[in-house]
Amino acid sequence: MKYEDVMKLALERGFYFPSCEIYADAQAGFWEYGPSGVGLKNKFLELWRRELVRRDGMLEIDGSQIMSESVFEASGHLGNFTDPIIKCTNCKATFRADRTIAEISNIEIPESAELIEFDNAIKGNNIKCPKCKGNFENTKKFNMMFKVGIGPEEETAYLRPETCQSIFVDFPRLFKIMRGKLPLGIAQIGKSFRNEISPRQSLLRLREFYQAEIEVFCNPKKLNEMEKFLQIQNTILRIQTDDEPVTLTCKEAVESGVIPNKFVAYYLGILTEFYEKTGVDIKKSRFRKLGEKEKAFYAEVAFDFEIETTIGWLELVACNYRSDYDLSSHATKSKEKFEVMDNDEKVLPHVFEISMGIDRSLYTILEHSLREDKENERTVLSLKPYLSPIHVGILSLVKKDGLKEKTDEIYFQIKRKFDAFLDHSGAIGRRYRRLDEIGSPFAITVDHQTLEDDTITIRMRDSMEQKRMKISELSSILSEYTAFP
RNA sequence: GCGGAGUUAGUUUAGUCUGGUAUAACGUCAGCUUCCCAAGCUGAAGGCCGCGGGUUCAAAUCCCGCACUCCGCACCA
Repeated sequence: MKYEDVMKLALERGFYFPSCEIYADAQAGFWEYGPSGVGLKNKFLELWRRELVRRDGMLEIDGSQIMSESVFEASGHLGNFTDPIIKCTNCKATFRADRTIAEISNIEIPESAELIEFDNAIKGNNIKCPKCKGNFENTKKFNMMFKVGIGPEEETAYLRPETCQSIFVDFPRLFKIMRGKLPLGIAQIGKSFRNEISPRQSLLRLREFYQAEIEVFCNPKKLNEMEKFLQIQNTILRIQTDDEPVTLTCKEAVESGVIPNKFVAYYLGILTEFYEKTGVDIKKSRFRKLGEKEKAFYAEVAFDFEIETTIGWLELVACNYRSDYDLSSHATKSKEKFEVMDNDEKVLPHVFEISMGIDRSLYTILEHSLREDKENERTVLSLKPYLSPIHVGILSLVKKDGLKEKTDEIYFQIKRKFDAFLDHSGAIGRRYRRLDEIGSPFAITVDHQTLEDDTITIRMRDSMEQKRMKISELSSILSEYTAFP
C-alpha cells in the first residue's frame, strides 16, 4: 500500500499524527504516537531487545537527552555536524558552500574549514549562484544541534543529535562495574534531536526522533576471532556495493571480502534476522556499502541497511565501524582512561555501531503489512501477532440474552495478560473489520453455545477462519499464538 | 531554504472563479433489528472552513502575511 494509505490509517486508527495540531504555530517535524502506535512501538522494541540485546548479551542503558558542550566538542559534532551554507542575495536559494565550490571550480575545501576560506574561494573564482547567477552572501555555519540554556545563567548544552554519545561517555564505568569483557555491546533506546532544514514525510524525517543504538566495543586485532559467527554464517545478506547487488551468506561475504571481517558480518547477520521477524519484506532490503564521500566523518567502513517502500529506498539502520574515533576523542578531552584489559593485553577498544531509526522502521512495517483484501472488502494490517497493538478482540455476537455479561467476564479474566479489546456495538462483521485494520490477529466471539458449554470461537485475521474452543484453554492458546519467536 | 500545488467534520470531500457563516459519503454514538463477516430502519453528536490581518453592511469565498502538508530541487553529519 502507498504512503497516503498508511497516512490515512495512521490518522484514523491512532498510530501517529502531527504534534500540537490544534495550534497554528506548531512546528514541522514533530509527530506524536497514538495508542496504536505506542503499542506497535513497544512491541517492536521488545523484539529488538530479544533479538539483539539479549541474544548477544549486551548491556542496555538510558542516558540523558541533554548533554554538556564538552561531549560534543569531543565527539566532533560542534565542528563537523555543522554545514557551511551560502545563500544567494538575489534568489535566496541556499547551498552547501563546499559542494557548490567543488562543482563549479573543482577546488576541494573540507567542510570543517574556516569560513573565510569559502568566501575567498567564491570571490577568487567568481562563483555565482547556479540558479540565477546572483552573488552569494558570506558563508555561514548551520549547526543541526539544538542548543539549550541550563539554569539561570543559561549555560550552554545541547540536545543530543544521536543517542550513542552516552554510551561512549559511560563506557569506562560500565566496563568496570559490569565486569565487562571484549567484545561488549552496549545498547540504548531514546530520543535524538536534529534541526533538519526541511522535515518531510511524517515519520521519515523528524526533528525529534527515536533511535535504538548499539555500540559494540572490540579488540581491533581480533575481528576474525568470533565463535558466535557460526550461528549466522549461513544467514543470507543482500549487499549493494558500487557494482552489482549480490546475495550471499555471511560466510561467503567474509570470504569474498565484501564484508571486511567476521565481526562486522556477525552483527549484519543478526540484524537481518531481527528484521525478518518484524514482518517487513526482507527481499526488498539491502545493505548498501557506502563510498568514501557518503560516509559519516567518524566512519571507517559503513553499511546502510535500506528497505524499498512505495516512496523509494529508506535508510533504516546505519552500521558504522567507528574505530577508536570516539573513545580516543573523549579520552583526550576528559583525561579519563578508556583502555581496558583484554586477557593480558591493554587495548583501546574499537567500536562498531548499529544505529537504528525506530520511526522509519515502524513506518516500513506498517506499509509492508497493510493490504487491501478486495475479495472480502476489507483493509487488513497483517502484523506479526507479537507486534500487534491489540492481541485479541473480545466480542459478543449479540448483546442480549446474557451474552454481553459473559463476554465482559472473559475480558476481565484476560485483560491484564493480553492486549485485549472489548466491543459489543454494531454488527459482528463491522467489529471484525475494525480489528483487521489495527492488526489484531485474533478475535474471540461469545455466542449462545457459550452459555451452554463454555466454548467460544476464535477467528484468525488473515484467513478469516474460525475454530471453536473451550474458554478454559483461551489463555494458554493466546499465549502460544502471541508469543515472541 | 527555493519553486509548484494544497489546507473545509475522525477520514475523504462539494462549495471559492461569480462574497450572504457550509455539502455529501464513509466513520462514530444511542435505540430497534440481527445467531458470525462493513446489511437494514430510526435518531443524534461532530465544523472558530489552517492562523493572523485587510477590504466590505457581510468573507470558507477577494487581497496581504505567516504556518503546516504534499511534490520537485537542495539538504540528510
